[in-house]
Amino acid sequence: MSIAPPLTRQELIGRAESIAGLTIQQLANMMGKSVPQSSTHAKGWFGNLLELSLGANAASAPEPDFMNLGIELKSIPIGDNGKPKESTYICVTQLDPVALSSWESSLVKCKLTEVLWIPFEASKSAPVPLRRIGSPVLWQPSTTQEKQLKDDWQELCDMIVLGNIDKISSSMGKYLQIRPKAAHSKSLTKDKNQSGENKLTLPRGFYLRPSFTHSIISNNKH
DNA sequence: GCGTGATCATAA
DNA sequence: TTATGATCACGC
Repeated sequence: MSIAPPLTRQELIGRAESIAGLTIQQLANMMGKSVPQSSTHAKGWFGNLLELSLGANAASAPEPDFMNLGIELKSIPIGDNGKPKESTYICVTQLDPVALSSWESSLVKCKLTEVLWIPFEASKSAPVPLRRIGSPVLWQPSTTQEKQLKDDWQELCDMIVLGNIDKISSSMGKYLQIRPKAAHSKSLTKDKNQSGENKLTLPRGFYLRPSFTHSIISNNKH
C-alpha cells in the first residue's frame, strides 16, 4: 500500500491532522502493518510508518522528506512528564571542509528549514499499540532558535575543521550536539580534516537536545 | 560504508 | 533520573 506524496503543504497538514488521535495500532492496521513486540529491534519503525502514511518518499537521501515542499518529517516520543523522551537525530556529521564552510549551506540548516513534528505518547505504562498519535506541529526556526543552532554548529564545526573531531564530546553544544551514529563503535569513516592520508574516525551525527525540541512542541500547542 | 528511520543501555 | 555513548534495521 503506497500513498502519493502530498502536492501542497495544506494537503500534508491535512493528512497529519487526520491521523492525530489514532493509536499506533489503528494507524498500523490502516497501512496493513503489524506493530512490533519490542522496539529494541525496530527502532525506526514508527518513523517509517509515518512516512508511509503521509506519503513521504522512503528514500534515504540527505534531504527533506517532502522534497517538493521543503519539509522534513520527524516523529517525537513524549513521556509522562510531557517532555520528549529522546534527543532527535537530524543528519550525519559530514567530515568535509567544504560541507562545513557555512551554516547557510549546511545539511543541518537544510534539514531544519521547516519540520513537521508528529508527537506521540511514549509513557512507560502504555503498551505500544495503544499509544496515541498527537497533533502535528509545523515549525520553522525563529530568529533566536536559528542563532542558537548556528552558534552550536559553528563551534562544533570549527573543531572538526581543525582536526579535533575526536575531542568532541556529546556534552558539547547547548541545543545541538554531536553523537556517534554508526552500526557499532568500531565503525570508521574518512576524516578529511585530519592532516595526512586516510585518517579514519567514528561516524557521528547531529542531534537536537530534548530541551530544544520541548520548546518547539510546547510553544506550538495551546 | 553511507545515510535514512530512531531507541537502547549503562554510566554519571 | 538523565544524558552520553552504543546500537538496531533497511536499501543501496
